Amino acid sequence: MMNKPHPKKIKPVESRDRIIQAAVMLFARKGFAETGLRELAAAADVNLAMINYFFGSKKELLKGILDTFFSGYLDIAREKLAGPGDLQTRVGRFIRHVVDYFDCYQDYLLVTITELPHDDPEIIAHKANWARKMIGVIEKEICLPLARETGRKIPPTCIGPMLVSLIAARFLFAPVMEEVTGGAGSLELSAYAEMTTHVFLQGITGPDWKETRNQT
Amino acid sequence: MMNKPHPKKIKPVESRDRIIQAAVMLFARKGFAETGLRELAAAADVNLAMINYFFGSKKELLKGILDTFFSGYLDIAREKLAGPGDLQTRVGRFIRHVVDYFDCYQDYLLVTITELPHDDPEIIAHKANWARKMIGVIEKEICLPLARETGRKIPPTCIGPMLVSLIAARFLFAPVMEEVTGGAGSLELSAYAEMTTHVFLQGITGPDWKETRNQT
DNA sequence: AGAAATATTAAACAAACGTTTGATTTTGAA
DNA sequence: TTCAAAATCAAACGTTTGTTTAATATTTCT
Repeated sequence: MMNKPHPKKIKPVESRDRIIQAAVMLFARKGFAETGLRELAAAADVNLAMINYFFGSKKELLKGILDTFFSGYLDIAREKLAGPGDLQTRVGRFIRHVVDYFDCYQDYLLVTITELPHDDPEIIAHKANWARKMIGVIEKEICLPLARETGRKIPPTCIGPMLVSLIAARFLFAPVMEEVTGGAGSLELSAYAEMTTHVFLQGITGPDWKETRNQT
Repeated sequence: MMNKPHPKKIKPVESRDRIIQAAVMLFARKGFAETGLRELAAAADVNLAMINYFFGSKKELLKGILDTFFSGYLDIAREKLAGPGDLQTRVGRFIRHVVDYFDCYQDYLLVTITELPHDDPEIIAHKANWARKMIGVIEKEICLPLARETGRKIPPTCIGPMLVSLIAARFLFAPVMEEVTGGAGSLELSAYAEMTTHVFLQGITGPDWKETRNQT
């Protein structure tokens, strides 16, 4: 008698994954609170009760989605920001990979960003935990080298948000910009990565500040 | 008999404004959909029915808030981006004023950004209308001069989101970063405006691109 | 003062919410 | 085949949702 090709739990994955897939899509387009569990169950083609069966609650489902996105983002940071090369090289390859990552996980990104400022005490701890780790990497791999080379001290709590916002801008505004332009007119992805890298690097490593200042 | 100092409708303003005030605060902290009208009425210290009496519906209330924020932002753009001075001067004073504006209307900003990607058909038209006007100003005052001076053609649908995201980063991430650092460690407001201006200007007008590129 | 317009109120509406329950079906190994 | 665990299901749980209604209070103007 031949043994099964899949010895252990591969079945539940189907429904579970369909739920996550549908949830990310709906949360990104309609928002977390606007999306009802019945609507989600219908989109995932599962019974309503399956959501609480697999995830316990709606909030746990959201936390799972946030964790997936944050952990991928943090992995890229640890892998690409560290490693060989000078500041420019490392930041350059980091941004290039993050742009691809954001493009690929666009809905995850939208869910994460739109839920960012909301201060549900059950959610905010999760976000802060991930942010803390990310800030640590940025401090070590960007802020310290930058201070060593140029003497400029910019706190990582400033660099971190700036960097991610800069990269995410394209995707965050995509729905609105599509409505504005009718779909056309956006930069190609690689060109966008290139431009973002240039803006950020020139911005933090370029010639001295202060000479750009003028009156009101 | 002396005539009234305020001949027309100044009374309803009290309740109406308290509702808007409470709504902006709650929408920013809890999100639009998470905020119930009864909770909002309690926070504004008005009767539940007053909200629909003044605004017609919850969505109309949100639209009003978005309109207030967008129109203020567009006013600054028209006033500061146009006017005298070269590109650097104009962008510099624009960013300085926008940073103050975002700081002053922080809750309006959070509401606007977190509701940005959600594609409620009743809301998206409003956002696109404002975005269209803003894109027009940026095209005329930034993209065209930039192309004339440096030959670089960056679409306004790319510059616009990038610029606002860069400036808004500090405020969008503020709730999370406070939890991370415990409140301390953020740049002063004027220093933040200065740095943002430098990053953006160096980024789009600085030395040639392409030399920052390296391998994976 | 009286009439008209505007504000405010308590109460109720149907609909939708997230969650739970208990029974039934499907599954994987003994 | 048998048995226990996992998955699926329909139905109902009690709240809460946004909105409406109709009556009352207040203001405004003639």
